[in-house]
Amino acid sequence: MDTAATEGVEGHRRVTRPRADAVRNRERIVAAAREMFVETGADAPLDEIARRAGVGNATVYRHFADRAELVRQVVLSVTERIAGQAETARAEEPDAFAALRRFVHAAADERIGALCPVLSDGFDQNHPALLAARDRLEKSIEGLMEQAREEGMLRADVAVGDLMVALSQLSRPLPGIPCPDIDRFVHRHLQLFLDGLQAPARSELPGSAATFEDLQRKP
Amino acid sequence: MDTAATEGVEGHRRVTRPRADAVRNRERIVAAAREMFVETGADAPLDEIARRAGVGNATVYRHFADRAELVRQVVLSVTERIAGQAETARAEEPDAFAALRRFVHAAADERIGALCPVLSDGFDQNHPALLAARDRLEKSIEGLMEQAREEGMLRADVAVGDLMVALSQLSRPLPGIPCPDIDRFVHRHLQLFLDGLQAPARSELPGSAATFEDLQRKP
Amino acid sequence: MDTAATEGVEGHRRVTRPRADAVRNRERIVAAAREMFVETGADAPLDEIARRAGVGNATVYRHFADRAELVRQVVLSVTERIAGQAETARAEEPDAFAALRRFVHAAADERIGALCPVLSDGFDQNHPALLAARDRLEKSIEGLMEQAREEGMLRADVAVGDLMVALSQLSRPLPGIPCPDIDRFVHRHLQLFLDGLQAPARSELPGSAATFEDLQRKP
Amino acid sequence: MDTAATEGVEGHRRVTRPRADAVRNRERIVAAAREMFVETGADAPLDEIARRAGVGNATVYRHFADRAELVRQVVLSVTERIAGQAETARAEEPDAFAALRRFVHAAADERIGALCPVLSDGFDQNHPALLAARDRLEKSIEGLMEQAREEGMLRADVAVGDLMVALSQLSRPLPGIPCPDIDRFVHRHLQLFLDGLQAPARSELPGSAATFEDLQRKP
DNA sequence: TATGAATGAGATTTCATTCAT
DNA sequence: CATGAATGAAATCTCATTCAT
Repeated sequence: MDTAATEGVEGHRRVTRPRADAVRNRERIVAAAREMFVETGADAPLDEIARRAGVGNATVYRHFADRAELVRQVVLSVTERIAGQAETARAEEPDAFAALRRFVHAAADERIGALCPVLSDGFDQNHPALLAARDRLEKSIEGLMEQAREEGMLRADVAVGDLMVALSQLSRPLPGIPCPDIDRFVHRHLQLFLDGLQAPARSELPGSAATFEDLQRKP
Repeated sequence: MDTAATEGVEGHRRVTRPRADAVRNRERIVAAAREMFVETGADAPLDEIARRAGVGNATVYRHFADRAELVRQVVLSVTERIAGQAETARAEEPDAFAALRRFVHAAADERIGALCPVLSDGFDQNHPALLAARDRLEKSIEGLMEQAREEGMLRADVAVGDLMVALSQLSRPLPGIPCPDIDRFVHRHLQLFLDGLQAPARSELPGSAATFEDLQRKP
Repeated sequence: MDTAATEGVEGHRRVTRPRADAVRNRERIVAAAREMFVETGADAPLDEIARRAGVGNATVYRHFADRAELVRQVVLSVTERIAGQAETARAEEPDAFAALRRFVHAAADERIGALCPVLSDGFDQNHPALLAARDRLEKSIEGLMEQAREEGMLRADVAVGDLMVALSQLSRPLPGIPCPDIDRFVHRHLQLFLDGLQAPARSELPGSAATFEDLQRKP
Repeated sequence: MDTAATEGVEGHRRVTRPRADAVRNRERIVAAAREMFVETGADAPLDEIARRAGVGNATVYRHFADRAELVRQVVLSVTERIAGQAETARAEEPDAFAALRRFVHAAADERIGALCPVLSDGFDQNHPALLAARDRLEKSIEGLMEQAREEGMLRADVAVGDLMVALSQLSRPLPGIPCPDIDRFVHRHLQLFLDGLQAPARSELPGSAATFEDLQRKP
């Protein structure tokens, strides 16, 4: 009560300032979780995540109500970092397809593939914060693809969802195989896939172009 | 298999009954397991697999010593079916790249993607029966790729391991997303990837070409 | 499959005959749970219940999907036994109030008090099997009270819910106090309460008469 | 209390500040705990109690060494309030049985029933402060009962422990059922029970009369 | 032989209690 | 002194595997 009052004097901050060590712990937990998801898969034991983060297991539950919330934070965090990569690539690369190439490889390095296994079971794809981050990402990629098409560098029959799904799949960790090993291949295969995206089309694509909504829709 | 034959040799009891229902049970179990691995992932409960196969859980253990052995049989079964597809494609298609395209799509339909989650933990990639099946598959694909390269339809810097890894990744089920939904995309993305494999190369590939040995080697 | 066929020859029984030891285990678990609920309260650890029943903890979960279902079975079991007591009392006692007295004491001996802690949290009062058992019990008690009123032995302003709630409350275990100790008092207090039920009324009762529906209705 | 006084004697710092807010906090905590015990049961989470009291959880531990001490304070507080009710009733009511009736209903309103679930496990019934409060209460009730017996309004075979146990049991909250609902019945049943206490006895009571010592004795 | 039942080890989650700000 | 954060111990529940019919 006293401290809160003291705080209130200077603060527009919510109520009380979040403690420095608590913030650090929270970040460490998210980082450890992302690593574990990449290595072990989406069902990595929470106790192990806590151990890696250097905290007790209950501390994880102080920061995240349950496993689902931790997963959501990891997804959110990675999505935001990737959106940043997309924006940087767009700003710094000379042409749109070059920006797409750079984004794709950067997203792989950010472990976008780790998000896939994580989408299991009861994952709420429609959480507000997540939708916002996705929207931001979608806008960037869609802009890049539009421009690349105009520049004649991208075949007309692929959509943003096609790119995102393939990118995620190709950079997914192979469970039980350590990252350095799989990383040897990932960038090769992304490069091959990007080559396939360049016009002109060699073959007719089956199915319909995938959009971001397709990825969000749960059955 | 062995036991049934041996039994027939010496047995006066029940004479030459090859245990038709036991064989059928075994097949049903493998089929159910493959389905579950595709739908639910590699950690599908054995009890559920047994239920789907219409047998008691203990029956699974009569046929397969433990979970690892069941997984191995599924992998073996799928590998053999895929090898068959490769041989058929080679025999029936006019040119090698057309055969590769056909094989790739056929393998996706055979749920080659189900094999990936299966690589988890302590999976023994070097089991004799498995090595034989892989060898047979490798021979076919390698032959097809060699020929396609000679026909000027395949860029020179990709190896059999590149194709197999990318094929597996792109056709992996997205956990929590039902097969029909993901199937809508898989063939599109495989087609795009195949387009990227066709010469001439648009970009330089990073890393080194992947071989089958790369996939077998466990750390 | 074979055994099932063999079974089918003679059987109208459901599918397969429940194993003798499984039935015994199930009964032991319910009995142990009832004891524990009486002694420790409704949140008695399942592991402890399993230990008392002489089975592993997972066995409890084979018979009852979760804690709630076990609780429901205990409630059902006690309700049915008590309904039986009511019917016996009605048949064997000379007058209705004597039958009520006998029923009340018998219900206490059957640990009707154990049912109270059981009403906690998410207990589904409206489960079909439970409603049926309650209905049977209600019919008996209502009949007894009606008759007792006609015989001039029961004041007119009490209803079946009044009796059941008071009976349950007065025979509830005092947590932390062993049964033998509390049992010393229970029958005294029930007797006093029954004396209060006999006409003529000494005082006016506040509130409204409680019915069985009052007890079932959840907020 | 002690500390505040001592502080005032020697302290130049802050002079005679009796820590008004600390006292208020302590009272709020006890009140919140009593409410929670009534609503949720004896195992109400301390964090929730703290939240209701509008303090941090650690503040609870500043005032009460552990959960047992908080529980003891709640019991003590309720006991003292009830003792007060008994004395008031004795002073203001015309005859002893009327005073008993008034006391019983007042005690129910003071949530004497909340004390029962609280007696669980390792509750130390023999703590000095508690014994004193009980003694005070016992004296009052015993006096009332003695006098009522002399006035021919109370059957001879009931003792103070009988009344206290029955009163506590009948006013216990039914877990999972909100107070307003159960309160509808409590006063009815207390009234019925009191009617049963009035002479002449309709039936012979089993067991022996309960005294306060019976309630205190732990096994 | 095939089956339902049983089991212990492990995962998630909660909570009384201690620590650091 | 008061607080939010941290913690380990315990409770619920799941599942691969073994046992008994």
